[in-house]
Amino acid sequence: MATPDTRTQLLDAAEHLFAEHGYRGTSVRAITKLAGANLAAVGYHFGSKAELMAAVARRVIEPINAAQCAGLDKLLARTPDPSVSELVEAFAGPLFDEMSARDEGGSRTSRLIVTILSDPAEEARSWTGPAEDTVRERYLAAFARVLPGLSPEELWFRIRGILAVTAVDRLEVHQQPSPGCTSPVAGEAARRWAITFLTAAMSAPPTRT
Amino acid sequence: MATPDTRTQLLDAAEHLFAEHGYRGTSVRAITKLAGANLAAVGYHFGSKAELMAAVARRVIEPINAAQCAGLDKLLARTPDPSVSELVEAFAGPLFDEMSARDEGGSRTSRLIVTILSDPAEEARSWTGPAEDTVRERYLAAFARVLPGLSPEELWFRIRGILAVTAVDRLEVHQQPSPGCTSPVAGEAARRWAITFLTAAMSAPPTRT
DNA sequence: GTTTGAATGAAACGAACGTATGATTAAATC
DNA sequence: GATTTAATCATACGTTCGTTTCATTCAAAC
Repeated sequence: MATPDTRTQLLDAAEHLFAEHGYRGTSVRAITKLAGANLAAVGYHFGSKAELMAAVARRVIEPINAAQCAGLDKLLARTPDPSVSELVEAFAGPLFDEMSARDEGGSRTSRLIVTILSDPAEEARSWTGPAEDTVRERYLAAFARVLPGLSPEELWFRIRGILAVTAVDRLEVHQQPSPGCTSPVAGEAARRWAITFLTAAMSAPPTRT
Repeated sequence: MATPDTRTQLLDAAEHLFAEHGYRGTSVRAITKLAGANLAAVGYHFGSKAELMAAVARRVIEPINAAQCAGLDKLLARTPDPSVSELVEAFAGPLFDEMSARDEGGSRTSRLIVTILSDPAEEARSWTGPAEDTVRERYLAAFARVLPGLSPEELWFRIRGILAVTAVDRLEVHQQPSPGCTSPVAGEAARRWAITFLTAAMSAPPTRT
């Protein structure tokens, strides 16, 4: 590769460190050191540490959102009434794909997403942007067609359940590292386990009120 | 109530602030101020900020573990072959109960648990203690009896799925606060939705290999 | 009344943090 | 070659952090 510009190296380093130590646990000095840049580079290229984090979050989340949207488009173009399994795969699949494509097995990106979702910092609210809400509303409508009788509230709950399972599942795997059997096989197995698990969960009859 | 001792007030204040702003986002000064104690009180009663966090985590998690264990005991005393739904409720129920009993609707404790589970701080690994692993191994064995044909790895995946759904579900609710409709009704609805969702998920047939 | 020991208080320590500043370099434009 | 502009550099500022120190309080034990 040609020498990447400082801006990209800062994004890479920040993505790495934010995922590993969280937003508050990562100093601007550690980022610039890992990126081989000067301390002031963050301020120059991004304005502040928070805006750098926002840029990192956008770079990670946007391709996932795009893939989720494209998957839904392709699915609905084929049939107006897809199966629950197909919808689950279209929604959860990109979370595995994009995560696994970036780093070794996706555990790092998984951590980053959980950091984005759960960081109590007040700035975190603006990291994701409104695109994610649009995607989820589209899937809400699609699931509502396939799963009639489910109240919108319970459907929201279930869609958030998909997100929870896909985002959290690799956390503890990474925390207590299993001996050698990481990434390729484990990642594919987890993906298929998740589809099975979530398809059955989404297909459950409505909760009696 | 009689004047509670400083140690307890420190635990209460720390639980509050750790849940709201995370471990690194909470300063010892903020804790002692909220507790009405001196800055040095944390060092005197707990030794360090990290040990205070460990004490907070123990106080929150231990009753949940105890309730999970007791629920499983009671269930297995009644019948050696309980239903999946009963097992799910015995496992996930205490997560809702203990959480809802503590604070308003349990969203604060839920945040705290996610903080404990997902905080990338290296000390976080020692916060939970080995009791939690014991509980999960007991439930693993119980689920394995009821769900034959499932590999231990896939079963572990599914049990972690239960944890993910119950822990994460209220995060975003708290982040974008709905108007007034919090705690009592929403908490009970979420609990029943989760049981439905997770029972169906656990009951799914094994993933084809 | 004196002593003892746990508990609290006021203050300071050194370190690490995010950010801002001004000089310096390097390439592009004229 | 002079000028301009983007980028990088070394450095410092002011703040906040967790922790430590030592003096003080106060109730119980002797």
